[in-house]
Amino acid sequence: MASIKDVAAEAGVSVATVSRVLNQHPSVSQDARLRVTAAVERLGYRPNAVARSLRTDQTRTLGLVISDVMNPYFTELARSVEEEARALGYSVIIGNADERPDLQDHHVTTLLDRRIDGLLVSPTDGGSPRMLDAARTGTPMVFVDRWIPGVDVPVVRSDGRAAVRDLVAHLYELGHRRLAIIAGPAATTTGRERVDAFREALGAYGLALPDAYIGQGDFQAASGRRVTEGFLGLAEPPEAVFAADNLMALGALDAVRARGMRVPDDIALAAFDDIPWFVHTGPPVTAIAQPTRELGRAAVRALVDRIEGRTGESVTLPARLVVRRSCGEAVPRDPLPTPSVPPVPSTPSPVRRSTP
Amino acid sequence: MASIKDVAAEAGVSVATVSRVLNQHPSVSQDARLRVTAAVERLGYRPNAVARSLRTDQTRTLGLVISDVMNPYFTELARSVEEEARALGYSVIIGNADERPDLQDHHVTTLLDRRIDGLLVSPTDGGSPRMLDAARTGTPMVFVDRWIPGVDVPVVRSDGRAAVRDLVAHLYELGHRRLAIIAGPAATTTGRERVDAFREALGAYGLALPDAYIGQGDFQAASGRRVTEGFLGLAEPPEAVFAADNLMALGALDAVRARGMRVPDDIALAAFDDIPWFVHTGPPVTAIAQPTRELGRAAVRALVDRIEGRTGESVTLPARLVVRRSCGEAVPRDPLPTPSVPPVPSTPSPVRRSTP
DNA sequence: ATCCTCCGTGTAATCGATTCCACGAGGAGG
DNA sequence: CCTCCTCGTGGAATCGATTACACGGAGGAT
Repeated sequence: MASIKDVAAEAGVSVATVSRVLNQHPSVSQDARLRVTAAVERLGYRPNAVARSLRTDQTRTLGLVISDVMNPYFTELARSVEEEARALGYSVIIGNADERPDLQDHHVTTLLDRRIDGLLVSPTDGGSPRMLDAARTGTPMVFVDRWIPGVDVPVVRSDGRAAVRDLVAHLYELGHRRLAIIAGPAATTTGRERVDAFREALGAYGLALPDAYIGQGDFQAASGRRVTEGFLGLAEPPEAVFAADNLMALGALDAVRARGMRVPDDIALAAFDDIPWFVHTGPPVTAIAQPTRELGRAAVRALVDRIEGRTGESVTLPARLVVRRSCGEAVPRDPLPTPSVPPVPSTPSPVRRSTP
Repeated sequence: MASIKDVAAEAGVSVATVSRVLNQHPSVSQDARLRVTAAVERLGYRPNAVARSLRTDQTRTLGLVISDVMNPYFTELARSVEEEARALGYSVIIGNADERPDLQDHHVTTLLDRRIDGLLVSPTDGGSPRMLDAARTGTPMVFVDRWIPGVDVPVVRSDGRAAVRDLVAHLYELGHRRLAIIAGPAATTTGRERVDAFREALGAYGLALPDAYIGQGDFQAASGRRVTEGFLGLAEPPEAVFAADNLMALGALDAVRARGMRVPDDIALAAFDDIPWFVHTGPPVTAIAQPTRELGRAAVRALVDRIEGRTGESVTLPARLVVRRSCGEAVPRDPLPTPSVPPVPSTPSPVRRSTP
């Protein structure tokens, strides 16, 4: 592969001049510029990003460590991150932790070894020493979706509290009183928060959340199935189940079906994280939608701000309830209208379409 | 961040010795080795992968350019590619082309600029000059899923011909005679092949595939919807629709629902590419399942073989039909039973479960 | 005519590793 | 006791870029 030396020889100039042309440095004569670009063209030369990075100490690359690629929520997040990063002139390297702390650590380590300019993480646990260390020693970093309390890193996430309240109101309205939740891992902030928000919302209706109605899941489908089977086996099973993510809702659907029961006739189901497929499940699933694309964009912007010496603040965007049919048929047509869509802010709207 | 020089100083040896310890070179005294590892520990030193790559001319990184991350089929493929690569000591950088040739070219270019050791591509089109050039000049490369005819690069893919025959037999059995297809882009091999296989299978039953029953899609949901609306508007609409990928099937489901019709009562639906969600759609969708994980593994192995100087051959794996309910109820219970779920095998098996 | 700028260019140092080569010490063999 | 290996080690070149610095020539001011 041709190097800058070959180009210099071909153009009859020094490597310094070639470099200057490549980096649009002003003090290069028109003549030299032309000769160099011609030589570049002729040789099909492309600068070696590795060498450039070594010298400039920047890779123009962002690392993104997500909890689970197979989860459509994270897939969409990854996509919007890459999009925004590309727009700002950065590449993204994705690491999939698969909800495993050891894998998360592996990816953080390799990304750091490659000297990425900044790191976007949705932590699976409390954080490995390596990651905490990187955060402390000043590697530009931003948490997205989940975060680690006590670590001084901006967080870009969405707040589901209001949406969870709307959901509980919706369930109450439909006559459900025994409400259960399939929780995410307690090691994650989202795992804990969603349970808290749910309990709080129940409290507002004078409803309790007994321990038997809190099933411990791990954000993966299999756990949703297992927990739901447990609920269904109870002497007094819940009338409605709220899954803390979409994959566990899928597992719940499985469990209900396996038992020959039906949603919502026999049991109601709702999920955190809305995804296109929920429109087409039998029945369509009521879910809490996060402004995923906006989260991705905001996270990248905050990270790039940090990298380039600007401030880079935390951002919290509201989630919203999308009512479908999995909690029971909406009585006639009025009683509890779908909460109105929040006002559209400045640029790209956080509103998510509920149909693909 | 500490460099090899700092470690050398700390350990009281030369950088050469440190490097030798790091690379487990045999001729280092026990004493020096201990001192170096201690220094590494104390400083929290990690070798700079950028510098190492520059010197050794290898990055131990694979590039993967896929057509669309939001398509669960490709997500799963990406996941298995990363898994196998990691097992072999390589990292993976994913580029999402979003079915856009310009984006594909962008990613191929950046990956090449980063001097990845090898490239895995599922081409969106006939290939940009840059990609063709890389293939010709010896960059290790392997096509996965889709390929470009006439380019001398191994191909890892699955053959759906037999499964498509099984599908047509299934549809015929259920009494459907007017069969239509939502095709993928003609620029892709899979786009063309699936139509050909379908037509051929129809021929075996004395059925024709009129032009009106071939809808041109682009592997994205919106096109599936558009094409299906067209079919439904025909004076004599088809009795069954075969979508050439899962996203277009989703669009088809949309279109049918929007028209107030039902699957399979009013129209039958089947898809290429099976995904976990198809179990939970209303109704569950009959699909052709590719051995996705195996494809990813095989592709990585072939590519790494090439990189490390071994041969690295093409691989073709069979796809298989998974019957569910979207083409009509399997008559009573015997004639053509749903293929039983295969027993869960030990570890990697080419068999794909039809339920998550 | 002389001096000072400014502009375009080249030389060489540098980034952080790997690795070839040379060198000194110590042991074995004659 | 001398020679020859072997082994452990360090010096220095190298990978492909960027960039500080020096330098020569052209042009303007005096």
